[in-house]
Formats: sequence, C-alpha cells, structure tokens
Amino acid sequence: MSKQHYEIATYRAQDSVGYLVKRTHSLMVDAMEPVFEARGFTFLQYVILAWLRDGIAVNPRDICTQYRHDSGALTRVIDQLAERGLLERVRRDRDRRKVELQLTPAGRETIEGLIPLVVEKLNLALDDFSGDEVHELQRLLVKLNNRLLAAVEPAKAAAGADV
Amino acid sequence: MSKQHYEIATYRAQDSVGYLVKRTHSLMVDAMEPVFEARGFTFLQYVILAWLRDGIAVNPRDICTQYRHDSGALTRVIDQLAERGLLERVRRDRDRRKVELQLTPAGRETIEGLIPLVVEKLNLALDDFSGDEVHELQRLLVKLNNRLLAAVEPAKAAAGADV
DNA sequence: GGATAATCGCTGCTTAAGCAGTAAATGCCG
DNA sequence: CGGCATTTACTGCTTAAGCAGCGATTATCC
Repeated sequence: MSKQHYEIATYRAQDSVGYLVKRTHSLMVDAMEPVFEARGFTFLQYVILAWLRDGIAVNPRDICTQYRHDSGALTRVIDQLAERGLLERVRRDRDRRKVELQLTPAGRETIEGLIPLVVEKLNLALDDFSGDEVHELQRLLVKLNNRLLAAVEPAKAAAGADV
Repeated sequence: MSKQHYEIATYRAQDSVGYLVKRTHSLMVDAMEPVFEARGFTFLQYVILAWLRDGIAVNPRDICTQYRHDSGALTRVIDQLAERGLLERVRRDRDRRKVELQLTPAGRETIEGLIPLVVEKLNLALDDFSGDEVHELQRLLVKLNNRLLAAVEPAKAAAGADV
C-alpha cells in the first residue's frame, strides 16, 4: 500500500507531476532548440555529442537506455553525425557486436562550442533559483527516475539499482 | 548576468536538469502507457479527457497551449475521441471560431474509470517521497516552467505572468 | 562442447508529431 | 463603416519516433 499523495476525489490533471514534467520538457526543448538550429543541429544530435564528450556513453546502446531513445531512430541520427565527420564508429575485438562511438577532432570542437550556449541557457532558465533549489530539483528528479525505472524494468532494477 | 548554476568547465550532460526532465518524462510515459493501452487509449487521449473533466480546458487551443502540443495533431486525436462518442464539439455563438469540447456521459464514465488507475500509478511512483518532497518537486517544476515560458514567449509573458 | 537464448546494431514499415498554409470569424483602428 | 491583422480550427505534407524483425556475435546452460 503506497502513500496517498494524490487522491481520487481531489486529483486534478494540472497538479500531476506527470503533467508538469511533460510541460517542462516541451518548454525546455522549445527554449533550447533555437540555439542548436542556428548551427544546424537538433537537440538529440547535441545530446549525443555531449555524452561522447563526457564519456558517459560510448555505445549506441548506452545512449538508448540512458536517454530512453529508440534504437532504430538513434542509428539514423548517428549516421548523420558520422556523415558530417563529427564522430566515428569503431568495432572493438573485445565484443564485436558493440560499436564504440568516438568524437573526431571536428566533433570535439563542435561540442565544445555548443556547451557554453547550453550552459548559458540553463543558467538563464534557473536564474531565480537558489543553489539549494537547483540541487533539490535534481535530487528529486533522480529519485523519481529511479522509482519509475523500477516500475518499467522490474528485473534489471532488482539486479543493479544504480543509474 | 544570470547565476552560474552550471559552469562551462564542469558541465556534464548527466547533471543537466534538461536531461533529467527528458528522462523522467520518458519513464513516466512508459510507466503509464500500459494502463491506458489495456483499455484502448493513449496517454494523450487520457490527458484530453482528464482536462475536460477538470474543466481546465474546453477549447482545443487551451489544450495546445497548456499541454504544449501541436494543433494539427490535436485535431486528429479529438476526432478519434469524438468518433468513439466520448466528447462532442459544440460551436458557441459567443465566438464562432472556437470549438467547445464537452464530455458525453460515456466520456465522463470513461475518464472516471481511468483516474483511479492513474492515481494509483502516481502514488506508487512517489511511494518513497514525503509529502513535503512532492510539494517541493511540484513547486520547483512550476517555477522552472514559468521561467522557460518567459524565454519561449517573451511577449505574452510580459502581459500576464500567470500559468 | 554444442545447442539455445540473449545482446547489439541496423533496416523497413507504421504511426504520429511538427510545420505551413487555409477559410471562417473576430478584433482593431482610423 | 471598412480595411487589415489576429485568432481558431482544420488539412496536407514532411520528418522523425516507435515497432518488429534481421544477421552477427556473445553468453548461458545442460
């Protein structure tokens, strides 16, 4: 029996965390997109480059699971970035199913040029937030993420409960 | 000059509120979708019905702006719901451009049946949240929403800054 | 060791979101 | 009142996301 944060009798869609998250996401994309569009990139293309820079994700699979994006769709976006010479696919002998994505020098230069624009936009959006508020928002979102992940993928969550 | 919550030198995509929000949204959809799918509905269809129940939105336009959804796409979803006899389009003499959406008895019955399932899922996702944490999450998301809205639609935000 | 299952990246196909443009209705401003 | 701009809902078109299935490779289990 879970806590009754929401109750059937009083539930309104506008109060729902689900609605707020969806709306925030849409607004975030709309606010960020012009930054990338001016340079011929999409949000998703930026994300891939950014994660390669940070070394978070090296395989398409990693990006799919972490960013929750479709595998097939991602392949095509990686194609675009590869055609523009921003990254390369490398097959490793260790596990020949996997493709390791590597930034080219041009790719690294590109992402390093985009990061400041993103950081500026984020800071602007969080302008009237205190440092504590930003950290609390991040913490609560991570917490919610973990719970939702467990609900969506019960098996894997039971194995290793880290994200 | 805005606050430096994120800094260029230390910025990592995984810390970004943008990433967390996107991931939370995807997970939320994945967690909720089975509830609707079992009854032949999509997330968006539920949202429309829920908002009509709450009286939040009566015009397609209202749903578009509040839920940040495409107008053309919404028209087609409303068509589906109308064909299934869950809502009706009513033209008012007051402003004959607008279409007022009204739940039919069947539509009301449908949404009243779905609400408990949604509430249960939400409560489950927020199970290890305290009441304060839920409220804080909602507050911070609303706050971020307002800032982002101002960034996306500067004109309207200047006029009436309520959401 | 050898059969079977699972994983990874990829490719068509389907569906829906996003975009631009249209007609009707209204607001605005002289 | 009259002309122009704006709003609203809707329609085709384009693009991308989501889905199922494939071959190649690896893990698992008897």
